This record gives sequence, C-alpha cells and structure tokens, in this order.
Amino acid sequence: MLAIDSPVLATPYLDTLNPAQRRAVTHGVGSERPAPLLVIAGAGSGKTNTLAHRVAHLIVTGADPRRILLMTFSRRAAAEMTRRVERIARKVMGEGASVMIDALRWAGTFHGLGARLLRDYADQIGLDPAFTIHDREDAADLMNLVRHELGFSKTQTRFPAKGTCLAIYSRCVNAQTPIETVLTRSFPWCVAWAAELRELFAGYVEAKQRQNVLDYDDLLLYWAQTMCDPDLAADIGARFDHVLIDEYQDTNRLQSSILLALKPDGHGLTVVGDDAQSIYAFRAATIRNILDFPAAFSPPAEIITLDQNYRSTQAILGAANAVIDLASERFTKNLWTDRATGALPQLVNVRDEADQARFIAGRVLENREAGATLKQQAVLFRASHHSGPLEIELTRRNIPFVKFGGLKFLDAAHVKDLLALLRFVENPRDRVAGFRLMQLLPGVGPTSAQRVLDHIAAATDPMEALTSAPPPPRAGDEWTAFLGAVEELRSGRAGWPAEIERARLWYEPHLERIHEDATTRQADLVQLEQIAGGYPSRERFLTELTLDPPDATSDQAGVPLLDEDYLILSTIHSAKGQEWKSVFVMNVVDGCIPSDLGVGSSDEIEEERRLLYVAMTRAKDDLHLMVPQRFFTHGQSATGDRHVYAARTRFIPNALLGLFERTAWPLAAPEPARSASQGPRIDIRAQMRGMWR
DNA sequence: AATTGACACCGCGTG
DNA sequence: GGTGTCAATT
Repeated sequence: MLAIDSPVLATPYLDTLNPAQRRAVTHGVGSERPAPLLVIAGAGSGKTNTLAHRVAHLIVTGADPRRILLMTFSRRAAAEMTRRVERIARKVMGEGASVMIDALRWAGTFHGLGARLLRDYADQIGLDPAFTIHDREDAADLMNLVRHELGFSKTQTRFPAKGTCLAIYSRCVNAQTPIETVLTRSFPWCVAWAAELRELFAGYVEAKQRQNVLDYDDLLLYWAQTMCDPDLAADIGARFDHVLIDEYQDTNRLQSSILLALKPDGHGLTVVGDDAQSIYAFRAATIRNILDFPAAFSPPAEIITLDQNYRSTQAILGAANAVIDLASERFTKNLWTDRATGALPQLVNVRDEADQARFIAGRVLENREAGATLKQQAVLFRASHHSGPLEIELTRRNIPFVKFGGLKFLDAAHVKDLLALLRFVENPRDRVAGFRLMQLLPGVGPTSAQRVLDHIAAATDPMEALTSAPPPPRAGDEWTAFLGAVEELRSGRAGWPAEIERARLWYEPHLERIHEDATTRQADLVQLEQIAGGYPSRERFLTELTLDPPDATSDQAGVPLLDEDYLILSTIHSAKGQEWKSVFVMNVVDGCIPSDLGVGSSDEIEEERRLLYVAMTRAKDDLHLMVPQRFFTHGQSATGDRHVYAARTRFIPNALLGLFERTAWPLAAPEPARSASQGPRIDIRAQMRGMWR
C-alpha cells in the first residue's frame, strides 16, 4: 500500500468537496489499519457523491479494487455508485480507470453479494451450489403448501394468511428475535397462533432445504451463519481490505452481525447513513445499528457529520426541518443550506382525490410550459394504490409516466409461469416452480401435481424421476410435450438465451387457453426474452432477476425509452436517494401519512413522520403537499365504496403553518348545489379494474 | 377420486 | 382481488 505522503497521482477532485466531505473521503487512507468510520449524511448532503469519492480515492491511492466490498441498498444504487467512481477515477487515471473499475466486482446489495459468496462457499457449508432463490411470492406459496400440509388452512378461527406467516417468519429471522416477541410487538392479532406458527416455520425451513431453495432471508441468514465459523469468517474477511456500506440506517440486526463478523476490529469499515431517513423498520431495519456502531469498536469509530444540504431551497428545507424537529427522538442536527430562500412550499387543499389528480396534472403541464421537463418532476405517495386516480387523469391527458413501486412486471401470472419453467429446469426439486408449472396442463390439479413432485423428492436423480413418474391420469399428450420441453431445456442444446424462446413456445398454447387477453400478455413475454438476452446464463438471469426485479411499470407496454420524457410516479419508499426539481406529495392527510394501519405504536408513528420528511426533502425548487378534504376508502364494505373526510396530517400542526403557503383549488369555489349524499360521481375503482381487462 | 368452476367472505402497506 | 367451500363434471 502507498504511503499517504507520497501519492503517485494528484487528487484534484478533493477540491470539489467541502471540509467534512473531504475528511470522510480521506479518512484513514494510506494507513495499514484504517479505523472504522461512521458518516452521518443528511438528506441532500452529497452522500452518494462522498461515498463514490471515497471509493475512487482508495483506488487512486493504491487500494486493490478487487478487495473492496461495497454494499448498497439496491442494485441500481450500486450501478450508479460504480459509474460515479469511474468518472472520478478517470480524472486522474485516464483510461486506466476503466480497468480498475471493472475490477470492482464486489459492489452490490447485501442479498446479491450474499448469493455469490454462498455459491462460492457452498461446498464448505453443505449447500448445493445450484440452489434457486425464491422471491417473496414464491416463498409465500411454499409457506402456503406447508400450511395446507399441516392442516392450518381449515382451522375453526382463521389462521393467518400465507403472506402474514411469511412476514412473521421474516421478522423473526431479520430482527433475530423470538417469535413470541415478534407476535406481541408487531402482529398482536396472531399471538394465539404462536405454537402453530412455530411448527409451520419448522416445516417451511425443512421444505426449503429438501428443495434446495433459499429465500431472501436465507441469503443473509446462511451468510451470517457461515460467519459464525471462525475459519470461514477469517477467510471471507481476509478477502476484503475495505468494506463500505451505504444506507446503514436501513439495515437490520442480521446484516450488522455479518458486518461485524467480517471486520471484528472495524479496520477498513465505513458505514454511511442518516437516522432521520430510516423508513424500513417494518422490514426489521433498526437505527440501533447506526447508533451502536461507534461503540462496537475500541477505540470507537470516528464520526463525521455532513449537514450542509445542496439540494433544496431554504424555504423547503426549513419546512422539512420543522417537521422532523417534532420527532420525539432525534440524533442528527438540522441541515442547513446556502441556497436562496425560494418560494414557500405549498399546502394545497382540494376537494377530493379527483381534484387532486386534476390539480397535479395541470400543474405538471404548467411546469413543462415553464421549461421543466416531466422527468424533473415527481409525484410521491404513501401507498402504491394512491396513484390510481392520477394515473387515469394522466392517461386521459396523454402525459406519459413511469411508476416506481407497487405492482411489478414479475408479479404478472404469465411472467411467473414462464420463469417457473426455467427455474424448474434449473432445479427440479423446486416444488413451488413445479407445482405451478404442472397445473398449467389441463387435467392436472394440486393432487396429481403433488404426486409427481413427491416421486421426484424421493428419488436421487430428480430428472430421471420426472420422466419415469406415472403421468397424471388426465394430462394426456400434454404431459409428453411438457416432459419434452423440460428435457430439451435441461440438455442445454439451444443455449442461452435461445432456450427462453423454446420455453415460450411450449407455454404459449397454455397462455392462450388460460387467459382471455393472451396477446397483451405475449408482449410481456417477448420483453422478458429481451431482458434475458442481457444475462450470460440461465442461472445468472434467474438469480439476478429475482434479487433485483425491474421496479417500474408504465402506462405503455414496456418501459419508455430512456430519451423520452415522462413524469415520475413513485412511492415514498422507492423515492429514497432521489431528487427532483419539483415534487408533489399526495394525500398528506391523517390516514395516509401516517397510514391508519401504522398508528399502533409510537415507533410506527415516528417512522411515518420520517417518511414525510423523506418525501419533502426530495424537492429542490418547489414542493406541493396535497390535502384532499375527502377521499374514497379503498376497503370494500358491504355498502360499496365510501368516502371519508380527512384532516391534514398531524405532522404539520398549526404551529408549522407559517412555513407553508396555503392555497385552495379550484381557486374560485362557488360551490354548485351538490348534495353531500349524492355519492360517488364516477366509479374510480371500476375504471381501475377496467385498465387491466 | 380429482379437477374445475361458481360462490361467498374478507380485506394489514410500504420493499 | 385472494381464499376457502361446495357442487357439478370428468
């Protein structure tokens, strides 16, 4: 390693940083044993940029990029980080930087890197390296199979649904907390089922192992368990000189245990985060990870705080600071900015959700007239379905948009069907895949599918067992065709990605039989084929698609081309780390923010407050908080859709109103005689259903 | 005996 | 829209 006082290359990029950022970038560089570092980076404080500079600086000053472990919250964030590192390194290393960045192979998410390490060490921990990975829905399906087997599906009082079971299981694993505690704290309505759930989870774990599948949580859990072996822990830890973690406030106990096992003395460890932006407690993330980090080492980690905000106007930042100031517990100080004051953020009162949609659509177009592209504007909301009326209004006015969060491409039944075939070929013991697949055949239902799967499970050679299994009695020729397709794909004759086309050819007749709207669904499959072309192998395709599904949907078939202009619609969660010139936040009312589901404990309320803070701090120049006076309940009651009257969110009490400009829309409000008992004018929900039929 | 379709009931999000 | 039950159908 190079000594710090004799850098080979000049480092002009350091001049672009402020003093705190520079300290974060250069901390421990050149030292043989760099002390652990915690960077508290407020919203818009140049966090990503600082971390990218640190990685680039490490490389420029001689660190081996192959020995840098860089973990981010999403793969998109990892790609962005890598891109920035290259740009910075290029300034001093020129073309040579590309080679160095290509060597930065250990950049990704905790889960993705976990999957890679587990395949590398599979032999040593008794794992078959050909394991397939279950996404949330697959995992829930498997949970459901076990749930049925144990007879929990027909209990007197209703047993928790598969998704709830999985959520409880996941919580236990990620928070490293016993089931009783998890139930009383987070799922109080399931407390009575503790014993049955425990039995269910045991069965679930055994089923996963028999089938050689891992779920998301296993990727962390197996990794953490691997690190419990001193030799393996030392071996894995020694692969990396530097370990850097972004968004540390959103990691859970399991992840911090992995981290501490990687670098027990903290040397070479850098974590970055902001407790004010912690919004993933529902996924077992805990800000204790950040708070306890410094004292986990001796001497304790150095703490550097980035509190200058480069993003928002003073008016916006002032309002956001005021909102987070009311939090019961604060660890970081308020952000400051030297940007101009700017216009006050607006609190816009509208009559209902339809007016909310009209207002936003209209204002977005006005902004575009004034020179802001659609892409510079975003509409944020608490829950994915809140954007329904807006999507209709945007479609009506021909405003293109892309939506992040919520329903995903991969959740569509036909996409899952095709992927199930590929996954079954990859791993014939994967019951969820096989179960789904076989039931596509006419005349094959749960029972005969189970029978074949049992036959496979009992055999040593699963493929041989599949072909020799007694065919389901009523499957007919389709069974032969199915076996033929599986065998051909398994043989690898077609090669990748050609084999996905072969898979589609087998599936298409079934698609047409099962779904009325087969043609639109076929387009998705073609798109899937194109995506597949970007991966080197079936295994990589399946793994990476499962771990990092495309998270956007749009009004058009497929995602618009990159050079097109479109409005961003996003859940607040998905908006993390992003920024826009102009931001609209929908439904800033009690019941949405905070969500009426999340008002149980004060911790949950506090997380909702941080959520509003995150939404507000996405805005650079102007911010609209929308307050519809009434909105339709999404829950369906016997009497049909109802609307409720909403109040402005409790997070903006009267004392804070001076920080906002309050407006009402439509401006002229000569209320035409409209009886309140008139009921809904249009059935929005029916329109929403119509969009998909 | 298993599959499949019709029906009623209930609804805990955010990734 | 999911999930479980029941009855008609093969």
